[in-house]
Amino acid sequence: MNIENTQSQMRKGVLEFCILSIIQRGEAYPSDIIEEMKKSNLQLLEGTLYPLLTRLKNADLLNYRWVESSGGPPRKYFSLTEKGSAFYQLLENTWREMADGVERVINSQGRGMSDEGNSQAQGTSNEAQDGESTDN
Amino acid sequence: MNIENTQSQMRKGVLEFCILSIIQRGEAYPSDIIEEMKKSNLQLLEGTLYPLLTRLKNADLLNYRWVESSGGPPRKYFSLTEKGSAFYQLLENTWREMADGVERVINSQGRGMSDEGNSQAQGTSNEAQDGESTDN
DNA sequence: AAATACTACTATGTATTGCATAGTATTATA
DNA sequence: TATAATACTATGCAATACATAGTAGTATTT
Repeated sequence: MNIENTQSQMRKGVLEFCILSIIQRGEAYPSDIIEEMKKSNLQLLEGTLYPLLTRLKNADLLNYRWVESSGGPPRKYFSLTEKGSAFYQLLENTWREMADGVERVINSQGRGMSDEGNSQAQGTSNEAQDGESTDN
Repeated sequence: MNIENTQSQMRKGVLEFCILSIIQRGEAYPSDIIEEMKKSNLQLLEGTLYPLLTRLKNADLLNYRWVESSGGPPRKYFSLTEKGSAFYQLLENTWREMADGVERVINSQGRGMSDEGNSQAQGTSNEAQDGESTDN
C-alpha cells in the first residue's frame, strides 16, 4: 500500500490504451513507444512493454514487420490491425467514461441524502456499540 | 484481451482513489460506497470492495466504528485516518498527472521526428526483410 | 416462537498483468 | 577478434479485481 505501487496500478489500466494510441497514429517500434510515453510523463519499462506487445499481437490487435536498423539489430515495427482499430475505439470510449466518472466522484459534494431508508442510521442511537471501534 | 477485462483493468487503478475520495467527504459504510460509485457510472462489486477496505484499514489509512442499523446487522462506518488523508492527497496528484499524461498521449499528433538517428529507418530500404512480417 | 428473508460482513481461490531479472542475437566500433 | 550498444526474449513474482460461498445479525411472517 505504498504510493509507488498505487501509482503503478493506476498506470496499469491505461497502458494498453496509450500504447494502442501511439501505434494508431503511425508504425512504431518499442523504443519509440517508451520514448513517447516518457514525453508525456508516463513511465513504461521494457519488461512491461514487450510482453504487452506480444499479448496484443497474439490477440490479433497488432501486427509487425521487421525493419533493418542503421545501427543494431532489426526492429519490429508495429501497426494496428482492423480489429485493433476497433478495439482502440472502444478503449477510447472506456477511458472517457471512466475519467468522467472519476471526476464526478471526486468533485461530488457529499452523499445525496435522497435514500431515507439508510440515512436514518446516521441519526440517533449510533454510538451504542462504539466500544468496538477499529477492532477486527 | 476482451473489452470487459480491459475496462476492469482501467477501473482497477483508480478504485482505491475513488473510495478514499468518497470516505474523505464523510463517514461511509460499504453499501454507501457502492451506491456512490454506481451513481458515477463506476462499477464496484462487493467482492472487490470488502477486501479493499480491509487492505486500507490494515495499512492504517482507514478506521471504522460499528453503528447499529435500523434493519439488519450493524454496519462498519469508515473514515480516513490522518495518514489516509495524506495518502489521498498524493493520489489526487497522481490521478491528475496520469490523466494529463494520457490526454497528452492520445491528443499528440504523431511522433516529433526530432531524433534523426532513428527516423531514417522509416525512410529507405525498409521492406527488405518484410517477408517475415507478422510471424513469430 | 420458529421459519424465512434480507442485510452486512467474511473467507478463499483464480486470472490478469506490471515489473524485475537474466539471457540471446545482431550490428558497429576499437 | 573483442567489446559495446541496441533490440528482443524468457521466466518468475507480487498485487489485486472478481467470483463464489459462507456466516451472522435483525425483522417479518405464519
